[in-house]
Amino acid sequence: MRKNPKHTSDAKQRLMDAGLDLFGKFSFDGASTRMLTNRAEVNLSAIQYYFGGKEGLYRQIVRSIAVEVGSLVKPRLNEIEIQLRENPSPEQGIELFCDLIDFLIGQFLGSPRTQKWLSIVVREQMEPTEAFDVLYDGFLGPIFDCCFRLVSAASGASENDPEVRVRTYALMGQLLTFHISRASIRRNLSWIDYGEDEVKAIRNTILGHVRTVLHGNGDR
Amino acid sequence: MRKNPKHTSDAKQRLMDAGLDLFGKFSFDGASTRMLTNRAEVNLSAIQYYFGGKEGLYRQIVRSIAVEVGSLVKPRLNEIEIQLRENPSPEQGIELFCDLIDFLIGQFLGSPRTQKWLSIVVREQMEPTEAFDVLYDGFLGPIFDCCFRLVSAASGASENDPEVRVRTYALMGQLLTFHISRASIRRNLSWIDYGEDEVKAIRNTILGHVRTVLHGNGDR
DNA sequence: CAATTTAAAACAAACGATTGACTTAATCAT
DNA sequence: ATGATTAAGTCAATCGTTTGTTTTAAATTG
Repeated sequence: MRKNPKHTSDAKQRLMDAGLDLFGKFSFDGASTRMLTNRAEVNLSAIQYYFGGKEGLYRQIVRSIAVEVGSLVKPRLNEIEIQLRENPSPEQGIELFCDLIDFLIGQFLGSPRTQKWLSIVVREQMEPTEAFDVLYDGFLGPIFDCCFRLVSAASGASENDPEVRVRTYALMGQLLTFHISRASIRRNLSWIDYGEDEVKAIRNTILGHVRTVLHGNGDR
Repeated sequence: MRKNPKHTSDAKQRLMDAGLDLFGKFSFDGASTRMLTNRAEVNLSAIQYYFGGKEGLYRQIVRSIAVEVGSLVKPRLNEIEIQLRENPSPEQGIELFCDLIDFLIGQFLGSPRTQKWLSIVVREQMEPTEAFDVLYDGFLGPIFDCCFRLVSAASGASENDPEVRVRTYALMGQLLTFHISRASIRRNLSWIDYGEDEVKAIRNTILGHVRTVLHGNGDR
């Protein structure tokens, strides 16, 4: 119908930005519609107008996270998938896994924008709503599937082996802590935030662990 | 005031049990006073009567977590502290650290009661209120301080070395994931819950990682 | 009876949602 | 081009509900 959408506004995007911030900080119940519209500097009824309600806004934000993170991560996963088809050696598998972790650390600990996503993702992990499926299908599942295959390639065991999967979760858990335990870490290391140096320190440590573990995985 | 304590009710305890469940599941804002009193099967006004309000109930619950977990964990930490005074070898440091992790896994992944605590603790970690200080002083701080010393003993570096602390957080992060990522893990491993076998598998993997990492910590 | 708990009703404030008036911009018949 | 029409977007006012809290009265206990 509309040929020239010149008349369209940015209220929609402003609400989604505000929601990403406030839902992340205060959770769904903790962020009220008035909070959201004040932060976005839009009228109270804009939420109903654009998203059909508070829940619709939340769903839309989660969907956009899934799409954005998915398209950020999937090209990298596809590259790895291709290299996995050529039956890489354990050594090569380890390095591919380390590259991926390196990439994920850079994306999710370094950048302030992707940090905001994580709070919502973690909340959905702890107490899943229907939104969790969107996140899982969008990028959580693909990332973990790829990790399983990489750890499998590095260790020789099947990617369906529960041991491989538990090992993968444990290794990936090293990343998660640095997002969740920010409050503790600030105290213990007197870091104000994760700057370039801090991310580098975290990256070195985690990659060191991953290499050590996967190289010596036969010693149990 | 109260002459005969036999007359005292269990309404107080029932409210705290309900709060532990519901605050953990739905967060502070998500759990309403009516939810809480219905679950506890007490009158609505009991929250004000016993705790001075919803926030008072939350504070009391957090305080009780801090005390209970603290008294559960501190004897173990003190034992370790004593053994640390005798300048243990790196090998001994590693085994002490593994014993502690083993203990923590058993307590926090195995037992359903302690699982409930973790949700509240994680929430406070991600977005700290004043309650975080109570938890930190009660057990989070002591646990991490002890872990720092153990990793220091295992690696030779100072316990104040940022590298030791980052390494410690990374290693401990392996535990945290298995609480937070329950939803993902259920899908990937088709585990219904963490039974005896599942905890054993997690324990073996994590302890294997810790030993491998701390034994080969010079290879970077 | 007197002191202490419970039960139910009522409270103001905040919640998410809805309404209808209003402005702005694109469309179309003349 | 002009003026009427329609659609898109904004806004203040207000809706009915639920929130946490308070009040009032009845019940229970020693």
